[in-house]
Amino acid sequence: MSAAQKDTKILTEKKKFTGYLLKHGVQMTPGRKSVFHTIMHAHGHFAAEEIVKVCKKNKIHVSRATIYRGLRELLEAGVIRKTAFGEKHQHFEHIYDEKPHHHARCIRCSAIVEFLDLGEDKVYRSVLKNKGFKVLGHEMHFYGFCRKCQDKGT
Amino acid sequence: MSAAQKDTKILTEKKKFTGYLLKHGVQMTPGRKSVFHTIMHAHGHFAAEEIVKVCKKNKIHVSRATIYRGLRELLEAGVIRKTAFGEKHQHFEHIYDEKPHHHARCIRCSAIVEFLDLGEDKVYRSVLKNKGFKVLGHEMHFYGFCRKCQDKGT
DNA sequence: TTCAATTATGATATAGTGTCTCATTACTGG
DNA sequence: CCAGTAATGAGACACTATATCATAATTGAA
Repeated sequence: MSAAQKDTKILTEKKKFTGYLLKHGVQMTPGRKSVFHTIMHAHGHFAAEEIVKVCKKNKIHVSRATIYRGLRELLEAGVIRKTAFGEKHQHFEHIYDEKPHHHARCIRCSAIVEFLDLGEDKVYRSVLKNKGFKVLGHEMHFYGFCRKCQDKGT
Repeated sequence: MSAAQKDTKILTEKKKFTGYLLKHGVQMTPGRKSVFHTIMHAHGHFAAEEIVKVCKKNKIHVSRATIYRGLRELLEAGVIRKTAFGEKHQHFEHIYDEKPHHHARCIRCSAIVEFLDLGEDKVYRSVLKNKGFKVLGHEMHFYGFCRKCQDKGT
């Protein structure tokens, strides 16, 4: 994705966010704006505490509470989503740069092997549509033993 | 699954566990045995703290540390696995009663919609096999908005 | 503009989960 | 029985996330 494309995407997400804020009768304040931009420029999967660190590093003076509040708002607005690989803490991911991909996780060492989506999800999307669920995206999680842990013996 | 079938399954898992312990030069001690049985008789998805509570309730006197250690050992032995729906804490699940099923999670209210596996994973299994990953099971996670949250408006 | 009401924020306390440490206990083989 | 090793329990600790509450900023009305 080019920088210009990314900016366009971010603008779209910002509209989604301000729309959400409007609907809930709250403002796009400087604090929220800082958090929003920091998050939108984070890469790949990120943890809440990473955003805290980035803000500190970039001298963006917002408190932990504001960051966690912002994350929750962005989550509810449908701008970011939680990803979950069985770690101790939550990870987030932008929805805008979702390239369907999946993960296999080693149940011993937690190593993650990624692989591309092959579009096998269509059947499920229609099943979910019938259940009234609006799908934004999906991930497949396989679990088992990675090569290294197999070599070490189960 | 009948009670007899369950006992058989548990016996198999116990062999797997003792095999693992043997390989690592440790014993099937009373503490480990208590934790093992409590976990094997837990239902569905369970959290570590739930096991702590069950032990307390059933007057099984093992410390928190022993339970957490047991969970890690069972995880490494391949008897249980972590499941992850984006919650704050980890959940576990027996591997022995894996009936492939999937989850759709509402990114606003975290409601979980379950639906049955349709066997769409075969392609991925062969992809992972080529990558040297030994698959024990899989789950598909869809995310989006549940009916209720759609009705409330995005 | 000024004031009151509302909202946003930061600092800090708090809760909860999971890990680590270390002293004590139990077990093992000789 | 004894020395060495492993297992355990109790509690300290680290970390994440939430809640509280006083203060600051903003808004709208007069």
